[in-house]
Amino acid sequence: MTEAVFAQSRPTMRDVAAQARVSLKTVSRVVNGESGVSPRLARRVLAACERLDYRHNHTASTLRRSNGRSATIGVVLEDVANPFSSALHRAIEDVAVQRGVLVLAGSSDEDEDRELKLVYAFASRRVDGLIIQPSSHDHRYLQTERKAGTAIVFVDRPPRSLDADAVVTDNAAGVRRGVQHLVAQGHRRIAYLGDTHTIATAAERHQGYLEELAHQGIEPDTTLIRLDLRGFEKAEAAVTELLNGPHPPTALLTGQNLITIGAFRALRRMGLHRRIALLGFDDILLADLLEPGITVIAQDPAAIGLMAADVLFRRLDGDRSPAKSFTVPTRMIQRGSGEIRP
Amino acid sequence: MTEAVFAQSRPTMRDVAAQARVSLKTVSRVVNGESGVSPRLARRVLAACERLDYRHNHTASTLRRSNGRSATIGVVLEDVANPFSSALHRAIEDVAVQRGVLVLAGSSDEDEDRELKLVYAFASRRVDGLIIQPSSHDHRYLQTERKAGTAIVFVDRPPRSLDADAVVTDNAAGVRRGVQHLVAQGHRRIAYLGDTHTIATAAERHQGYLEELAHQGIEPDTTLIRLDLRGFEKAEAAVTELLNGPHPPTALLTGQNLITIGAFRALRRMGLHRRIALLGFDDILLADLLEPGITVIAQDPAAIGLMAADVLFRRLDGDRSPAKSFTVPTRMIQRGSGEIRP
DNA sequence: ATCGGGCATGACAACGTTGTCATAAAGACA
DNA sequence: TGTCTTTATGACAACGTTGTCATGCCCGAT
Repeated sequence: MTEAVFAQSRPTMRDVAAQARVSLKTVSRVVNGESGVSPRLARRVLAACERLDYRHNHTASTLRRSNGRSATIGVVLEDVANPFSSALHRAIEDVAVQRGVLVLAGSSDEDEDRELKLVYAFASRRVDGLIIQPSSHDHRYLQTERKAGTAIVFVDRPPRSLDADAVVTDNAAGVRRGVQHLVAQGHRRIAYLGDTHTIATAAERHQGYLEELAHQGIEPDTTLIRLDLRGFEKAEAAVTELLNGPHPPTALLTGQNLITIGAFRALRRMGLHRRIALLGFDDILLADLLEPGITVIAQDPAAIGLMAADVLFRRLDGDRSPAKSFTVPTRMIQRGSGEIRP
Repeated sequence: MTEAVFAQSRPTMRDVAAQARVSLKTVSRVVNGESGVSPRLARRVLAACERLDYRHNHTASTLRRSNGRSATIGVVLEDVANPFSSALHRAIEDVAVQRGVLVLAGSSDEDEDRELKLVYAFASRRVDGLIIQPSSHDHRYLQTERKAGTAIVFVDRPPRSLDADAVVTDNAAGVRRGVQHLVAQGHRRIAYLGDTHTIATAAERHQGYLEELAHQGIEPDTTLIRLDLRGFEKAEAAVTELLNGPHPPTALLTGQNLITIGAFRALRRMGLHRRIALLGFDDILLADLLEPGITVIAQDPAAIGLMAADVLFRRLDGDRSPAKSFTVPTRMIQRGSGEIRP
């Protein structure tokens, strides 16, 4: 009956046991819904829990239990606030809640070191699994966690030097589909604007562009290729430069969200948004309300997240089959900008 | 030297101690960076940690330590994937990482029951603090957690029936500023389209609209007020109906993101987007690329999140001053749609 | 009356860590 | 040289929980 003013410490099972005049173990049994407790005692225990506002201590329970599962997973995203990453996050959460599993989330900001620190912080909380949208280029540092039984699934980008499951977009195929579409509209001078080439997805997209050009029998013009564009300002500048050049393209294929926005800005500023075709990789919110609407090769982050979480929990359920890479297809959404003819 | 194929259990401090031929306690001291360990033993311990890939078990540590802090906080958002919520999330994370604190995040989907379940799940993991964007209307259920020493801060919406800190947008002032702006352009027939009236922020915005009309000496026309519009389809329909009515408005003030988008869609479809003024509450990604650009009263989720996290950690640092409510101002961003004259 | 089996309950140890205290060794001082 | 202080190290208990095992009871079969 002590009544501290602040930071009254939480009641434990021992307190509940005393209140209900039963043993500690009986409280444990009731709280965990185990069978073999007489209804009379069970009622007493539940009443005591109620009266004391008992909250089960899941961390202490994890420590003692034989399987040692924390019912928590860690998710490392590029940035929890970026639309692609947060859609992944939400899909993962949706699968996790169904199993009563909580999600620790963190942003790596495309920085290897932050990724590492997050993973170690998660590991020291003994998460059951990790879903990682990787920024780093060598994932051997995860071997220790894997050996300890932590399930690991990569999303958006494949693992390197580590044998683990992955769920990724079919980047090359998506871009090839985009190039096909532009060629079908009559374009031959198709510029490619890409993200930092060390990012695996960016490299695949660039590769897809080159492959499809070759497949269509179009000689690639290196003056039409601009890589390593970080942020929309760089993209805007690059597009401006391209279009002011001696042999401007008739269509632009942009390899990432912000690059698409930068390109659109440049086109608008130069009054060319109805003359030059624009096809972006990755969908953009409200792209349908722009004039013209922006045609995109859309990824499906929700599907990726869902599948990644599924794979993760299958592993936690004991699936020991060899690591596998799953590919999620893209979808072209025609809105006008990609249907402009030269 | 045992070499299990799967789920080798993690080495403990005991294993490290054996490997380094020191006591458990000495390992603990080294791992926690305590002073009073000779360099010779410290080296041996660190070498053993390295060799065994020892990972500190933060949960066991929390259980034993006197302060009992888990270095984890829980964040309940409306939806981790919605831009406003995820911006909050990111700002909170940025403050948390600086203190080595991890963030558990979950989505309530505007559902009281999900909010409750999340809070209980967080509490059973013994989070040090909670940041809640509330969906529920009665927060007395949190009293137990507060008494147990869990710091609680509300964001975006104030607490009800609970004495706790809050960081909210100045909704009424923002909307009043918007009405002023429209009146200054010569509008008198200003429609208001609002979200579910039971949401605290929606009610405040509606209130601000009525107050400023009164202040401007404009008799409110109830046919121009539409509330409880969930999702952009409903907003689009409502706007269409309003503009086809006998006495259409000359300006629209929309009380939420999706409503603004729905209104813009309707205006575009009717070809009225250059004739009817539109002013939205809450900023929209890419609103500046639309034609016309959409004028908005922008909230500042990053500032709200930052402040909320600051307040939370101040409480965890021992601040026992009375609970306080902080108000974050809005900012009007003129982009064209709000500057259309009647 | 005795025994065996099933069931409800509890005593106790243990999970991996840190707080408390004891002890041994080394140095300081008269 | 003996005593006192300081410093490094370790033994042990405890955090809140669950796994293991023992105990005591009741009931039906011998």
